[in-house]
Amino acid sequence: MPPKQGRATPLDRTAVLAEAVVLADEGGLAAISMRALAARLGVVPMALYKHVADRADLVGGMIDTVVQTYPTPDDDGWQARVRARALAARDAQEQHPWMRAAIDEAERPTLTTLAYMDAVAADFIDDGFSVDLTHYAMHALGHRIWGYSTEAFRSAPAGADDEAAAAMLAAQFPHVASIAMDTAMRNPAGACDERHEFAFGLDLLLDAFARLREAGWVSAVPDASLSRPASPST
Amino acid sequence: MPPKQGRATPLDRTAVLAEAVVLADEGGLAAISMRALAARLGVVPMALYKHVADRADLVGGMIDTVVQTYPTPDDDGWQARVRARALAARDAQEQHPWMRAAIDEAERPTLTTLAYMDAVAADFIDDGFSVDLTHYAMHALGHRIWGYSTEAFRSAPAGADDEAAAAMLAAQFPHVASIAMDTAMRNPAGACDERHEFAFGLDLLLDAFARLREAGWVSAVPDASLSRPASPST
DNA sequence: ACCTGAACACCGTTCAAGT
DNA sequence: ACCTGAACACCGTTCAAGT
Repeated sequence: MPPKQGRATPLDRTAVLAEAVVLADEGGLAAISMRALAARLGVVPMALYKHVADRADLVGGMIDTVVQTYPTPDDDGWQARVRARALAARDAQEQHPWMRAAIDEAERPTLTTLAYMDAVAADFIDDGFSVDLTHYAMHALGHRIWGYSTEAFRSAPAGADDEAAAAMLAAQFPHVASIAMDTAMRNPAGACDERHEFAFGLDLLLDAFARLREAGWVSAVPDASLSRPASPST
Repeated sequence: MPPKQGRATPLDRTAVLAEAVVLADEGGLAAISMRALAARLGVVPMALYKHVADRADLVGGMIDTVVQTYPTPDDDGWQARVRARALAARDAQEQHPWMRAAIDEAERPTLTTLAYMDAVAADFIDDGFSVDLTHYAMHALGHRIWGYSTEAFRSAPAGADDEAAAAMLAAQFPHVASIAMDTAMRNPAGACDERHEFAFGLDLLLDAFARLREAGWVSAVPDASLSRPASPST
């Protein structure tokens, strides 16, 4: 083992962030603590504060580290470009499942994430989309731009482990059960093809954007049917 | 002050969850700790463990408490019903902003959340949608079903506080800046109408689902252009 | 310039004990 | 049946000190 006098090579921000990404890949965002990360780096917890401002800065830097690897598409046309970006981001995110929670935890974009959003906006605008429609399209894309559409729950509920309990749940929630059965029938593995489903929703939105653009869509004042009721009850 | 002998009325699970919802409404999910919640209830932390199994069970119970208030739509037709559900959920969620993080933190659905998803699935299936298309439609709706579409960042980046810094950012990220300017021009308040944008994306998806249904859509094996490249590099 | 040590004010959760 | 007290193994972060 190396002598315990500090470290072989002095730390820098890049090394701290790289090790944090590895640690999160292994144990999720919950495994990221200043103390655990410091231990991995063979350093006392407070040494990290020379390289990151605090935990929020650490997590922001981890996001940046991954977003910087998102490739720039060489496709022509907004649709192919945005599609390639979202799918590439989704693939990168599959290797770093903590990204979803990290982006939710971060409250403000960094310069790196802003640059990424600017690049997505450029794909629309530089291809002739109005700024107005680009704005709305990006809102509609939501987290799909970052590579995922944040499904609410990925696994079965607790207590569906034995067959009897599963049958009771199926009787209680027949529509959900019929979806699960239909999926099992169509796919021998019995599982969703998440990538396919992701692309399905993505393409629906992209096709809709194309139609709106053709029709010269302009954002409108919300109509009355959309307004919140004046009083919550009655 | 009341005498400190336990409490005036004994705790039960409903009272614990109700106080937790109030505490989270005030301080966000970060304010929810067993110790802080116990203090609010005038009780020692460990007393809570008689009513909730652990912190995950507490957060799950909080989600259930809110989801139970989501109204059942009385509209006819799948589109009006799903639309009403998603918008009502969105309004409820505006009062409980911690719901987004809580649902992300929860890994498995509870019976209450399963029942809600079953009701959404029923809106499609009972109106003649195939189970297959219902499945894909619900994936495409993603978190919109829960009342929101999880925007990545809501606020400006750090360091955009003075005018000079803001101008520098605008020059650096011109497409994002043009969206912000366009919005400011169209809306005197300079802010997004989040509810309107939410409905925009929602309606795009709903209209697309209607068209697919009409066309007799059936899920297909992913085509080659969708497959992940065999090797990540080269 | 970079790292350390002690300290402060927090966490969730277990266990054995009280009433 | 419900609540308590002490304890254990953790957190992020500040401050003053070391090399």
